[in-house]
Amino acid sequence: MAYDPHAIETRFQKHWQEAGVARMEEKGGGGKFYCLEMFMYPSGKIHMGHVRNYTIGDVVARFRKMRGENVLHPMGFDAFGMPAENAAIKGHTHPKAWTDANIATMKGQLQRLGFLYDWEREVRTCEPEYYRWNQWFFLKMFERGLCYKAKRAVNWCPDCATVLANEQVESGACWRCHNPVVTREMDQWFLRITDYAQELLDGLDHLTDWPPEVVTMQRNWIGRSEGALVDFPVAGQERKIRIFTTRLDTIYGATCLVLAPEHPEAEAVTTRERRTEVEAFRAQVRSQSTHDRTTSRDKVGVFTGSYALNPFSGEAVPIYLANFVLMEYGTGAIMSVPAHDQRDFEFAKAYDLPIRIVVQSGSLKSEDLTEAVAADGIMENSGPYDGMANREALKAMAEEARKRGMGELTVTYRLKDWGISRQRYWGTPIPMVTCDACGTVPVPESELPVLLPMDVTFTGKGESPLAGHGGFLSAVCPKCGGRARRETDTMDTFVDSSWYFLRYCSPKETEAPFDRSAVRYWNPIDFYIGGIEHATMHLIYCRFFTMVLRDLGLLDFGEPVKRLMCQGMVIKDGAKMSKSLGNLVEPDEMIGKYGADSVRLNILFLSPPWDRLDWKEAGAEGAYRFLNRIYATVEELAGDLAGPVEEPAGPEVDALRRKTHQTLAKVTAELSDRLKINTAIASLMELTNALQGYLPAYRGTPAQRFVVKEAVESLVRMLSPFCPHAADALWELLGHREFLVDTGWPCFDPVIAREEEVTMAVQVNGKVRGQVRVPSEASDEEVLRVARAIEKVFAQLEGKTVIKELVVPKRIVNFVVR
RNA sequence: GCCGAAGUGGCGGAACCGGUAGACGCAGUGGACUCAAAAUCCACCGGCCGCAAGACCAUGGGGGUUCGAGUCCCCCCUUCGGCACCA
Repeated sequence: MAYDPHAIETRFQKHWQEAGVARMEEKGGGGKFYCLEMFMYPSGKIHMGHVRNYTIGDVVARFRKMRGENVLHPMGFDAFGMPAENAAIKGHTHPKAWTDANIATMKGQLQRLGFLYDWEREVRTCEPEYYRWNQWFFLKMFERGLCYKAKRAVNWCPDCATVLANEQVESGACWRCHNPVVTREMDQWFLRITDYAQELLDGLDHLTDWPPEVVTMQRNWIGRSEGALVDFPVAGQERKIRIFTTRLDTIYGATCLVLAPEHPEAEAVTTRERRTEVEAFRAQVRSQSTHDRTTSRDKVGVFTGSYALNPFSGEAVPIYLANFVLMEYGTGAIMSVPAHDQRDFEFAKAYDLPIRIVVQSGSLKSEDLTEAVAADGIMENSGPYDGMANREALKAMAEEARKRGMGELTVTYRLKDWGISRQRYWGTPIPMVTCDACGTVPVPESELPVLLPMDVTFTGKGESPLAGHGGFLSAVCPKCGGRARRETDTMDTFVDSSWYFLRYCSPKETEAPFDRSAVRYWNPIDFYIGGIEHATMHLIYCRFFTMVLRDLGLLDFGEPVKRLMCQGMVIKDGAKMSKSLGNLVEPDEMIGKYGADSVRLNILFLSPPWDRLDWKEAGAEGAYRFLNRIYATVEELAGDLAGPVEEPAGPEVDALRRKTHQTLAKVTAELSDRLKINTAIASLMELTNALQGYLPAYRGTPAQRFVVKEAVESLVRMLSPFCPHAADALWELLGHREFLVDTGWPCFDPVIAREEEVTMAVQVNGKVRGQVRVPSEASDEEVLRVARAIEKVFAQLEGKTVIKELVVPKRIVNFVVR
């Protein structure tokens, strides 16, 4: 009978399910292994990117389980989020119905691929049993002051009168009505992630099993920067403007002070004569779409009419507002030093402000500059600091500022507090009410969850559907018992994904977000796989949550992930596979053609897990061919190999036997550590080739039976993590009854794997002139003697002086001649 | 602009510590089987010169270190990814 993947796959998927092979419990003693893939957004159908991500995880989970480790390998759904709501707006389907249908489809697709998930632990973030704990965490953070309300700019579509998420803004226009988007300040809830900025940064040093590029991205994202805060008094007023600078040493070169257009003091420093112009400028910036504002590099500003006094030199410099100064960073105000900062230089050129060199790094003249000079140098034009090295001057100036109470050294971060408010329906309601008498009041814990109502209508216009839902809106103030209005914003879905890995440990827990002992047993995650697109957001938020939960006394660890792998993108015809590009490849058709095992094998074999992968269907056929070959070989041999065999005595090691043990060594090493899965598969193919090459001489002698049986059984067992259905079917053909995932991983004998003879290249002046076959323990002298005897080598050496002879054991001989 | 990763046959890739470049697979070519085809099996498969033995050139380009460089160092080019007025 030929290899029939469909019959095999449906049969074994049923067997596995009946036997509950994926079920996992905490067991005392022995090693645990938490193998996790980023859970899935239920967008509709799975594509090759999912297949790749989850197949890698499945290989590792199955391998670990075969090795006897207690493996937790769950899957769930990141089920809240905007696409469900967009679908509702467009298509008259409820987000819940849309989500449930997609989950059903995608779960079926995952099951067809044979992934070893413990589905009893499945988590869906849109269920109240889950999201109530988002609310609970929110309240806990609120109690601790880690959660606050503030105004922040959002994308606003005036035409639809609604807030837009960044991804709903398409080159500055609304995704629905294509009218320009503006920014608007709205009250929002924030989590104080900046309190953890330093710990998040310091922790990166210990994440040695994370891809270094992810660590770098996080480091840049957090963006620690050491500088100084300096107060500039406003001439003729009592007020001071506080600026942030990393180049305090250049302060004598400041020829202007620049505030962000939204700076709270902007109005106060605007003189009556300048009011009209300043207001026009601010209005213009305000009306600018987020897109335009971030794309334009032109430096535009306006003079406020006021002057600030340089606290070091006493010099009066004009105060401007300008578009290139950001309110979100530092203090929203800078001192402008055109000679030493490129942006300031451009601004000075545009507004004809003086340019004054204060750090001399050569023989530069202020009037000759064509760009700013950031280099170190010797101070000039800087009063008492002239002649000092600029770095020394910076320290001395900081000291002076501190003494005179006009500034201090400080650290700022690019990382901002995490705004979690979303003016959306399909998310976790924020458990807060507003009471006219008491203000903003948290919903008591006992009243959780604040349920998301199901009976809502979607228009895509105006406020979130929650704001129009009377039943949801009206609440009783927990403080005074009076009438109150419920918060209608919902939470960012990154909140959901910040702790789902903890929920998997005890998914049915009703009294707490998780069972502490179960969480302690399984965590931290030993191996986490997902796309690099989550390098900053999700992977910073979940680290932050873990730290907060630790500080709340709920966890006893602060870093959630031990080893991280980011699988490479799946590319099709040179472009990223994505829904928007319409080049998605779904696995179903290919599973139909070749079976899930071939699809799995193909996607693993095509390139190393972390490299980009160019999807080519032809490879699936190659994988299918390979499985067919193994199947035919095993079928042919099964009868003859049935029954016991005896290990041959004597020192002679058969070549096939050596190959078997070498392959075992290679595959074991790859799967337990390096995870270059593509080469592990290549070595399985080599073993298959060796086995087939051996068969013509196979006569069924006891020694041969042993060697062949060992090779065949090792091959089948090693195949199991990659192609679990086919491997189990083959194992059955070989007369075994158990599932391979429940059997042990085969051991190898390094003595048998060792080569007794090696081929060494013989070089003359670095060029290969021949080869020698010598015992692997041969001495250098012996190797040289044999090497010299090669005719071609001899010819190259003749008449020349050998000045050096190098022997690299088992690899190379090199004669250096003159 | 800044930061990071990568560039190897027709293609995907291999070469883990600097040691025979091209494992394994795909595609292709020739052959066997077949009435024929598919499937399968066998052989070949970087370029160039040569009847051959053999020589030479080849890991994006250019320099360097080394007995020896795909691998290390410097400069440049290209592609991809991240950040993007961060003061």
